[in-house]
Amino acid sequence: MVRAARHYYVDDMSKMQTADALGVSRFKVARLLEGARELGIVTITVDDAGVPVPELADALAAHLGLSRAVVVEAHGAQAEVRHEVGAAAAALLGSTLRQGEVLGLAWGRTLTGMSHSMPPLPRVDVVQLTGALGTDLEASPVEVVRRVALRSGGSAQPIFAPLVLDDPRTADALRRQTDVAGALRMFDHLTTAVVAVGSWDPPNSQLLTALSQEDRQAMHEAGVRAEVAAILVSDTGEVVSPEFARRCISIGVDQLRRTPRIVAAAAGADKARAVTAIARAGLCTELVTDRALAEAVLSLDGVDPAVAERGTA
Amino acid sequence: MVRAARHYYVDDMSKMQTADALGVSRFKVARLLEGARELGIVTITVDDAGVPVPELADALAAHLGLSRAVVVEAHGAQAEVRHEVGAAAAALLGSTLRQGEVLGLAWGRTLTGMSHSMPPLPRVDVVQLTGALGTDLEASPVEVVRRVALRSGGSAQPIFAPLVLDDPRTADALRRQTDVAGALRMFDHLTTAVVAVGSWDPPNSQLLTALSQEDRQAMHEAGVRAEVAAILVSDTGEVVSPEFARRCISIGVDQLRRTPRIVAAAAGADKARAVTAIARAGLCTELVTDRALAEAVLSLDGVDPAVAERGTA
DNA sequence: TTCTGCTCTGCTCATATGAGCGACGCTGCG
DNA sequence: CGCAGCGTCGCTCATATGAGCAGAGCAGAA
Repeated sequence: MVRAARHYYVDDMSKMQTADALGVSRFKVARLLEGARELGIVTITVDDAGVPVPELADALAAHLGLSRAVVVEAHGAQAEVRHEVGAAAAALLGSTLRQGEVLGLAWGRTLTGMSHSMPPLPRVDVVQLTGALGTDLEASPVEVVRRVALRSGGSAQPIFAPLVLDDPRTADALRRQTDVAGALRMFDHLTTAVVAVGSWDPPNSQLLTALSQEDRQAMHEAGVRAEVAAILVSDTGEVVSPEFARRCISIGVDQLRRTPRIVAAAAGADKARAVTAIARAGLCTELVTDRALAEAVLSLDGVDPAVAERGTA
Repeated sequence: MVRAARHYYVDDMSKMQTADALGVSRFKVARLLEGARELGIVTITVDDAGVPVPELADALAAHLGLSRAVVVEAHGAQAEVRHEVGAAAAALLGSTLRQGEVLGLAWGRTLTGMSHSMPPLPRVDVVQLTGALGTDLEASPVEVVRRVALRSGGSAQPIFAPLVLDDPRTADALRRQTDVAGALRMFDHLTTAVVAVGSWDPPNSQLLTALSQEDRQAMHEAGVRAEVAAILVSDTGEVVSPEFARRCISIGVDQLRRTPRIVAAAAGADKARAVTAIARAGLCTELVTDRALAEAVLSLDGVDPAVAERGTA
């Protein structure tokens, strides 16, 4: 049975060839294969994770006024969804980045996933857009930059500094450090930026873990709904809490807005409002998401996602 | 593509039916399915783990003088091999146990695996053959007994006592405890016992972790090669170190030998000599193993396993 | 515009495949 | 010993399938 299954399914032989190879009748081969499937020796799985859904993507791009959107199928735990979205973002960069670009990378679990799935890239300069948060080396923005630069062969410009400081004074001092300043200067020359979308309401952002209870309370009252690269945005797309930005080592709103191409990656339906807010704020030109999030965004304002999608291949 | 793959592979429709269902030509269906396989949407795996190898089993039974042997394919890490062997032992019990039997269970990682794969059983009384070792509740003999009894609906006779004590006196005292004594009395009425084989040279037995350095040294010098239910056996099949048995809460050699049916489960080629020793000692009548161990046992004394096996289905 | 190359589609025809059937061999029973 | 019951095997024939081909649509170049 196992040998028959190997021949037929792995080596793609016909049942007649398999029969000849094993010295049995083709009928017996058919019965062996049938048995092998029943016994679980042969398992056939149809897994659409990572498959793009162009219809939803087009509808999403139109809805949010983006130049492009990528929507992929993803199921299972949040971590798996992030992994698929990250892989899709990696593939998008791989097929669109051109040699000589200056690529800015923010940070988040989705972008960590992206860095793990990154295909070989043309030679680009990679710049870290934000300081670090937390102590997990594997998930740090420095590591994301390192991995992506490794795939490209271009220069890497990391920022060895915390993302959030206790007061603006310390942040200013850090910004004047030679290495940090060098990275910040490159923010004006970015051709492509990649950011992760964090949601503040419902709360789903790693930035939240770094804030004091008072900070959170104040921001909540200020109407913060979403976050990219530590830039806080309200439901209407306005940037709030600029005094918070002064405490952050991160790209500024204006610098990010001036970047010609901003790819936002977001995973999970609970980020629907956050994604909408970011798009309204003009803080992304392209979006990579999973199906559930895309559908949630489209249905937020009464757009029926079923209309957008027809005849998934 | 995904829908075509679902229809064809999951629902077992023909390509023509699939074509009709999707409203496309059968040729397009063929091309979609081809693409789906190339893109990894459809994965076909041939996994022979757990498939029995009757030729080897017969050779092994003849070689060791057993009434029956079961040999299954198993690959990968030790834990996976143990899991497959455990599942095979569970299936064997499921198809051979009769109502009213008294089933004794020893303990080990393979038997823990067995207890997780146990099919529904006829009503039997389950008795724990040894005390407990270590503190992992999930892997304790009590848990094995509990799980198996649950599948059978019969009574469970656990032993809440350590397997190894520091001195014979304490062990004797424990054996006089009402609950313990009740279990020990049932050892004389066992109809089937299931034991795991531990190897002492090379060292691969959980019992080893419970012994002092002096104990090990003494036993090594006494020529201990194998162990079942804390019974220590030399290469020639003789039981050694009976004074150790006095410190153990466990079934005795004579009681075990009198049991009509003793199923031994063993996983991993490094237990070849141990298995041979146990069989020589008359401490098993049936054996459940993986292919690698079976081949190792057969080739120990120059028997070529390739001769035994011919034409695996 | 027209041409050219490219991809995608569905066709024909030879071949592979599955459903259903009768023959064979094995096992247990009278 | 003969026979019924059961499972397995390979056959026939209708049908499904794949290889290769030709036409349609489409994008880019002249």
